[in-house]
Amino acid sequence: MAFRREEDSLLTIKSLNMDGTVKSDFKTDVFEATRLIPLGRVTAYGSIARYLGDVRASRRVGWALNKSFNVDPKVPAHRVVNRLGMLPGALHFSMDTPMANALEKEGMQVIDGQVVDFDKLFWDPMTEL
DNA sequence: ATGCTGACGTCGC
DNA sequence: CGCGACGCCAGCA
Repeated sequence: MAFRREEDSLLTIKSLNMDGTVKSDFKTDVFEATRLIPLGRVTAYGSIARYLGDVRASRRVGWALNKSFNVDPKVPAHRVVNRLGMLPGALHFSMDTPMANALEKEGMQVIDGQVVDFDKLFWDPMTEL
């Protein structure tokens, strides 16, 4: 995806392509957007996708975050859950997963894969920025 | 090349 | 309401 103008991205500085679009690869954009999530707050895959300009790309956001663990600077991928505030995959019915632990370390509570008070902790880059 | 999968979300029926 | 189809596209078989 390429933003038409630099200010459209609201992200950090990017170089320009020959045609004037902003050079960016989706994965990097996801990482940058995720780093904007405040400590102690959470957002959704789809919210990041919308922020990046493609509401339908939520699935790719998950794909990108899946590969974000060895990235520097660090990406707080644990602050991204699905639209309903649930932790992904086989984590259901387990309280002792790395992701749940990371969230609880930041003061949030996770019960059976569900972020407690998700609606209050939810942080939407579209409205909060 | 082709088809399937996946940290998802929306839309239509 | 619930449920399925579809969009997105990199990676893998």
